[in-house]
Order: sequence, then C-alpha cells, then structure tokens
Amino acid sequence: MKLRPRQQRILEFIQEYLDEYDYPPTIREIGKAAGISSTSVVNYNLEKLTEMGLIQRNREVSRGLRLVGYLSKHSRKLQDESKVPLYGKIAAGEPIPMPVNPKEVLDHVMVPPELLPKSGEVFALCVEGHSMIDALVDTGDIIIVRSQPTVNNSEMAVVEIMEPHEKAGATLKYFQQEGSQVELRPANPDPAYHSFWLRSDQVKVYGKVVSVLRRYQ
Amino acid sequence: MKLRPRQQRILEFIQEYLDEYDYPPTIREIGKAAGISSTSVVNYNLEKLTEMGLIQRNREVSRGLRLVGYLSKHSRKLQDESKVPLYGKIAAGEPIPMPVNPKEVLDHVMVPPELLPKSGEVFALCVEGHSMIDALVDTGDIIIVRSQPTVNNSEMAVVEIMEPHEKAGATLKYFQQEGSQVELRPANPDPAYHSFWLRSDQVKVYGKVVSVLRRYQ
DNA sequence: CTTGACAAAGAACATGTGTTCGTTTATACT
DNA sequence: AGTATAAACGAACACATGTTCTTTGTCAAG
Repeated sequence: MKLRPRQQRILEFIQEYLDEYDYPPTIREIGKAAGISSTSVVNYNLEKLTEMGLIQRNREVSRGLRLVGYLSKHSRKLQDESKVPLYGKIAAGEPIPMPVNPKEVLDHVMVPPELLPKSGEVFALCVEGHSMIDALVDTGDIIIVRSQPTVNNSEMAVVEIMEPHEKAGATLKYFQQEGSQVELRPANPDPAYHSFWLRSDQVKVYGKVVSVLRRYQ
Repeated sequence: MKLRPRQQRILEFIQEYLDEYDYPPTIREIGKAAGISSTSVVNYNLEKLTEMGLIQRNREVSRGLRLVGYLSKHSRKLQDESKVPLYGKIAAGEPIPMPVNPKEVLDHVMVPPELLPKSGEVFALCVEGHSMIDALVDTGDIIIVRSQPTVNNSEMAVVEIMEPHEKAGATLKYFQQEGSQVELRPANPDPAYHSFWLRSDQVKVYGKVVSVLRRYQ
C-alpha cells in the first residue's frame, strides 16, 4: 500500500506537533493542518496509517496515538550531534590511492562531544600502517579529522599527494611548511619511514587530526 | 514550597505513564494512580506543581501537560549507556596513592558504545605519565577500564600495589603472571622505566584497559 | 476553643475529542 | 460509459476529560 501525499502530510504534522508540545494532536488539529474538513476523514486516514504500521492508536482515548519510530528532539540531537561519517582507511605509511575523497560514507562512528572541535565539519578515518606510532597512533585507531584547507606546522594532518607524483595518494603525517616547501613527516624511528618533501601545490590538505579512538582487540 | 508525598507520587506517575504511552495521562488517570478520588484535587495539585515549575499545563486541553525535564526512555538510554564515571588520574610511571579507589566520581565521560565491552562495569581514568608510550598511551589520554578481578597476561591493566610496599599505589602497566610471581611492565624504551616484580598477593587488579580516547590540545 | 489557610472530596457542568453513519466525490478497471 | 472500490465530506452522537463550585476535613497559630 502506498503513502498518499495527504497521509505523508499527516505524519509530518504529528511529528512537528510532538516536537512542539510533547503530546500528540487531536484528529481535529490534524485535520486543520492537513486541510481536511471532516474529522471522519482524518480518522479514516489514521486507520490506514495504522494498518501500514506507521502509527499506533488507542481507541476512545483522546490524543491516543503514537508515531512509530518517533524520537524526541532531544533524542535526535543526541544521536546526530555525535555521529561522524567514516570515509574509509587512511594510510599511515605509503600513501594509498584516495580512499578519503569519495563522499561514500562507509559507516558512522559515535563520537562523544568532548572529542569534537567547537566548530567545523569532521569526519573519521581508520588508520592503516605504522608510520605514526611515535605520535601514539597505529593501525586500527580511528582518527577524527576536522575538515580544513590548511593546518599549522607540526600538526598531524590528513593530506593528499596530488597526481602525477609517483607517491600520489592520501596519507597521515605531520605537516610542516616553509615557504612553498612542504614536509610530510612520519613519526617512526625506523629509517624505513622518512619524510616526503613536496611543493605546496603538490599537496592537498584535508584537515587536521583532533582526536583518536582506540578499541583493544 | 515543599513537595508533598502525594505530589511526588503524581510526578512519578506522569513519568511512568509517559514512558509507557508516549502521551500524558488525564487528571482522572492521575487521580486513580495517586489514590485521589476527586478530579478537582488532582487539578489542585497540578496547579501547585505548575507554580513550582515542575510541570507545564495547557488549559482546556486534554492531556495538556508536560513534565519539565522529562527525557524519553530512548533519550535516557542514549545518555546513560554511554556515560562512564571518571574516577581521577592514573599513574603511568611511579604509582600514585590510590586515586582510583574512592567511589567519588569526579566527572563523567561520554563513550561511544563501540568502545565499550559487551558486558561488565567500566570506568574511566585520565593517564598521567609516560611509562606506556610504546603502548600508544600517554599523558592526557582517557582510558576506559573494564572492572575485573583478574586479567590475562600481557593485557594492559590498572592495578594497585598494596601497602606496605614502598611503591604502594595505583598504576597502569602491562600485566604478566607466572605462578605467584607478577610482573608489572612499562612500555617505554627509556631504562628509567622498568618492571616491578611482585608476589600476586601484593597486587590488586582493578581491570583491563579496553579503549582509549584522546583529544589533541 | 476559634480562626484562617490549606488540602481534599464530591458533584455538576462545559467542552474537548473520538466515533459512527449516510452521502457524495474521486479513482481505477472492465 | 459503467461499475466497483477507495477516499472524502458533514453532521449528529457519545463519551472522555478539564473546570468550577460548594462542602468537609486538617492543622497550626492566636
């Protein structure tokens, strides 16, 4: 069974009403909002919505309905505020071919507000590689990144080495810039890991790491 | 103005009713629940509660009341599930005198469910000291600890070295036990940090570290 | 004991609100 | 076009529910 526009409107209105008053509307209030002149028509549509499982009703009870799946404004705020999109993996080591760019959101990670910056968009990445272990970040860690086009020196940053560089790809490194010269510096005593030196136009900054989450096992 | 038992009962009932039905009760339902035979008495008490600011009413509207500060079951679950008590600081280095024991909860930390164990009580501590940097944990990190009386070998654990040992206090270390011999091993290449060897009865295990949170700056 | 303020009770009332039903209009299918 | 079904309408109805008023009970202060 399909949802008619009028029924859609009814559902929307119930939600708006609940948001505003914390108790459900009467059928007359619904009728007024949905442009329905007769209470019986509202009743009729509410029965349909009940059959579809979108609302539940208690007969003979004033305002005796509930919106299935309704979350209070407070609940929604709580959920959304802390939900950060996870874009994929990020290399801490050899750059990997752009898993950060695609707007495909693989998943969402709940992040406590204490770990989020006061302002700005954030996203999450899963670290793969050992180049930042002296910065206390290793494979499996989730990093929270604040999207920004530039970062300060010696901040940990998610950057892309642009094509056609042979090491093109996204990577996690300490960022250092002197003039137009950019150093992408790992944090690993092993000499196998070493800095990349690039011109600033060969590097695109995605953002800086603001926090880290780690789960053992 | 003081809250009378009957009014207390009314508030409780409204909350229970909201939890169950998602809409507020009528004054008659309240009366029945609170053992009040007359609707006018319910009305009288609701007016008092309104004066006290504990509820809000819409006159002439059926079920036209809201419980100030009410959170839906869903909201409360969302908040409580992820709220972990922060007991204080924990030494990663020289043991410090028991900041873990007191049940005084200094604060609460929101922790996403993904970082919590499937079962068991957890608490949070703020790390102070550098003894675990090779384990990617350093000063300022928040560790989430699952309360348990024993841990497996080479798990990171919060333990107390019992009085009257000279190093008595709580500390964060890798735990290793062979027979009744316990090694508390740091994770720092600096030889200034070294293992403690103790008898198992000199060590009290508080729990194992299950996750880590870090905020930069 | 009396008084006054507060709390409670009960009943009558007014209206808010869901229900029902006969009828009409739209929609879809042969 | 004709017909059946769904959707909408309006009005009357029944009862669910808040309001009001008078009376009674309680309790502390004078």
